[in-house]
Amino acid sequence: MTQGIIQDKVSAALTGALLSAREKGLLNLESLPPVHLEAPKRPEWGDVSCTVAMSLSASERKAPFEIAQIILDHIEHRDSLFARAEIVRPGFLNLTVQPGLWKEVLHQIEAQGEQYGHSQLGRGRRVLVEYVSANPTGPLHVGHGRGAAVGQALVGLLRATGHDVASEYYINDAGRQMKLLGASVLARYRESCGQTVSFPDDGYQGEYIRAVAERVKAERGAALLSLPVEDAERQSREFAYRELLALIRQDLERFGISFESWFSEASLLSSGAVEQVLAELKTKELLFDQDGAQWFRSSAFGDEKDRVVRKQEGEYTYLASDIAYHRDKLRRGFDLLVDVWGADHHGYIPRMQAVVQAYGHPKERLRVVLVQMVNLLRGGRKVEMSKRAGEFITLREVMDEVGADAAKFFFLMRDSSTHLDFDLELAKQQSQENPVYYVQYAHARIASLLRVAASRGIECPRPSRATLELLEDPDELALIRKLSAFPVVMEASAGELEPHRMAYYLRELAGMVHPFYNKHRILPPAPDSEPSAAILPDSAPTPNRGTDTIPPGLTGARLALMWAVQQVVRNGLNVLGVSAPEQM
RNA sequence: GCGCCCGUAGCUCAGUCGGAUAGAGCAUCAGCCUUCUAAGCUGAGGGUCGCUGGUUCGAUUCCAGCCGGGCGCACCA
Repeated sequence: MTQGIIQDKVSAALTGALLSAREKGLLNLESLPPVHLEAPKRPEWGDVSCTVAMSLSASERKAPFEIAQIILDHIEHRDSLFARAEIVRPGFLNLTVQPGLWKEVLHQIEAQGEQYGHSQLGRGRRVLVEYVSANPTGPLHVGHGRGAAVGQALVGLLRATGHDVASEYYINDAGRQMKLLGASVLARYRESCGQTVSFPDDGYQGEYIRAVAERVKAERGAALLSLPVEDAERQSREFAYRELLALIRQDLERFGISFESWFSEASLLSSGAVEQVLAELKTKELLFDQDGAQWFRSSAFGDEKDRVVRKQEGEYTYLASDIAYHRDKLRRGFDLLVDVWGADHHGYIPRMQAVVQAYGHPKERLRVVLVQMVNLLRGGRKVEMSKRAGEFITLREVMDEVGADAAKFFFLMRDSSTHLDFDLELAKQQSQENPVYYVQYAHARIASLLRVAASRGIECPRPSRATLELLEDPDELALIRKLSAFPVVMEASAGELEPHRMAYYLRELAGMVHPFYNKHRILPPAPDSEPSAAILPDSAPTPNRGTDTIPPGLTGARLALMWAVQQVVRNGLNVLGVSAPEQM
């Protein structure tokens, strides 16, 4: 784990100080505490602060202030590392790093480029991220969109932190829902052929079902009418399944999402995998018969009760194939399974973790990321949706209206486990109210800056070629400090499986870029826009940012800084699956 | 009734090893474009961090109990 390249140095120096104080017998330190640094809220508290002295106070039986003083006294090369080091009130150690050291951050960004922020934290651990997995019974809706955005971001984050990641879509192409789909399409088909039929009770009501039925008719004419009902229903089902799955694939592709693999539930049943897995559980004595049904003893692993895997009528439940599915995932050798589910499935977690444990793995091997509902708004007013009545806003409609990037970023802005208000009007607005454009604009703006510089023949040096010592303004140093936090955010965001942290970071970074751009001149004024000094009266007001002159060295240093900022914004948007435009 | 999630500014939300005077965006109000992209910037107001106890040097953060909201508690998926 890194705390940032400079913070790591500081942390090491403080640890070193603790060790040498222990050698001298000034501190006991039975175990060496981790030296955790934090970014102070107020500038006068320095660049980094450390609370280790306070947390040691109890075990060392010394006043925090005294411990802090001991640490301070034992830092090697203190003056070359810190411009200021002071102890505040209870025992805060407030440190200001020598300004020159921060330039290492820019060198690191230059050296690592697209890899900046990436790490080997995952040590090649194999992870399978399963997401979307919507039933192929209709088009994807906004909720699926959020799951898709979250899943894709998780894949990106885990890859960036050194995991060996695969992504998969589980197709629920078996069972009751599929049967209903077939029956629904067949009913519409018959209607279309002029028959009066009663529509299945829980059938799929959406308009798209009629559309599928129309295509069946276009392809097969009235042929299905003369078939036995089961055959007609099966053919309708298979037809609809193909059509709807293709639709889902198209929508995902348009959303910029692809999967390494698509896993069919039906294949688990036809291959005998489900039977096999139940037989395995039987030998483990985790399966038993009761009331004519077959049960999985999930309560043995902390689930609140046992669960039926085969109904009285002999049919398998959804859980049965899900056990087989997760058994299959484990058998494929993944070290970690990440499932992205709708939050309404949260009650399902204990039983799936029971499955994992039944196969001898710690339950942590399965981590479930819950994605809460999306409230769709339009201009602040709720858009009513009813899946039952088949009325819902599809992901496609949202993409048509606001674009894939905006939709994704909105989905990722908040903790996935909380309800999300998604205002279509807001997401569509290309204005300051829209966080997507705010971040993308930071990237595009720098791109523009670099373009203008190039067109004027101004050199845009990389950090290694720039005079970075000239970057000493607090705003410049603050920006660099923010850049140094990027790898930390990446690791935390990936480790907690919380993409919104990265989205927030990018919002914050952009929130520093725009003010900086406005406040500080980077390029010299354009030759043709420079007002002639001769015609300005002596009483002319102080030149504003536009006409300020700037030393060539500082232009170079600031361009190098901006280049690094742009790299970080791009890397961040990249892991989230959002584009980083060169111009807007 | 039991379980999980959530209660932080008018609104939507950040804040995970417990730290200093609790943050951001939007909305509101007042300003900034002959200039490197105004899809931007500057400033102002706005809070009993649901409530009550506990743990301790210190709690929005951890624990317990309440109150309020969401979801789940199927031989549906």
